[in-house]
Amino acid sequence: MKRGRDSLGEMIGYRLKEAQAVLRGRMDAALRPLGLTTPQYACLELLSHAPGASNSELARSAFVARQTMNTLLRGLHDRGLVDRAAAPPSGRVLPTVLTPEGRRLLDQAAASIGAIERQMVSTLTDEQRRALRDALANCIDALRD
Amino acid sequence: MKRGRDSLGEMIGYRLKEAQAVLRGRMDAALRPLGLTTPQYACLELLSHAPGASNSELARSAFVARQTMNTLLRGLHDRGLVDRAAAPPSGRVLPTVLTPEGRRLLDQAAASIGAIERQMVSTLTDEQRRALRDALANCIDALRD
DNA sequence: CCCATGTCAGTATTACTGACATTG
DNA sequence: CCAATGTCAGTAGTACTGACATGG
Repeated sequence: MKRGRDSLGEMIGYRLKEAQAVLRGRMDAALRPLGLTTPQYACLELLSHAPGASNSELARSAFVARQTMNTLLRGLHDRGLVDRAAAPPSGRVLPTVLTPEGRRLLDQAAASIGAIERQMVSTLTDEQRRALRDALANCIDALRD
Repeated sequence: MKRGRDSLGEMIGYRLKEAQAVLRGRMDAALRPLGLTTPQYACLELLSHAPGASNSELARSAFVARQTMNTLLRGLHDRGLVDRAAAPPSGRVLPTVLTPEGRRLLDQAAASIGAIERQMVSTLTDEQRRALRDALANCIDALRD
């Protein structure tokens, strides 16, 4: 009995993994000179879009457990890239923000990463880019039931 | 000065990461009852498509260093899921194949994973699936220069 | 000589689960 | 009581770099 190998769905799963792996490799290489890893960069980027986010919020946005994000955040804090409120303004939530230094480093990193992302989609038309973005969003939604 | 945040390229990079993360989460959950991790499953799947592949070949296909694949392979070997030649037939290459047990476990795993992959693309038309696959392939090519 | 391979060694980061106190 | 949060602790699996021997 055939298992349906070589189906489109399977091919897409593999391509997804491949694309992510290649992109991640390029990002790692670009970030290394700055002393950042890809997860750390992602965290800084999230914080720039959502200043004052809590640890748990960041974890959900980055698709990791809150304990994992806590570790990441502590590393960034020790390096003076982020600042966490000393006392919770409400509940147990400790809002986190970028420090000026963190903002500077993020700006540097974002320039390199942006170039890589532009290169990634450089052979696609605007229409194809929209279709790709939407198709990925549909796949994500379909996997969350 | 604007950094070009919220551009299509950046959105696609994030969606790519998100899709991969959600897919990986679903795969991890489906494989856990079988005692397999996603990288281990990927390795078995590669071996079923390329019986007798060498460690370095598998590493390239899985986008990891050959040392990493070596670790994975040893774990699978210790569990009797793969079989490696005792002596190199030529050069230093040690061909690896699935054992009957490895094949059985892979068959079980592939059924679960296949269902997840089908679910992932369930809302896309055939045309959209082809476009997605091709767009991803283009992105991958564009990142390798 | 050069290159790819397999492998040993060491290390780091990420990421998980379990557990607990605290706050609303 | 319950849900969410932050955090401590422990662990696992992945992944890397460096180094070295070997075979073609």
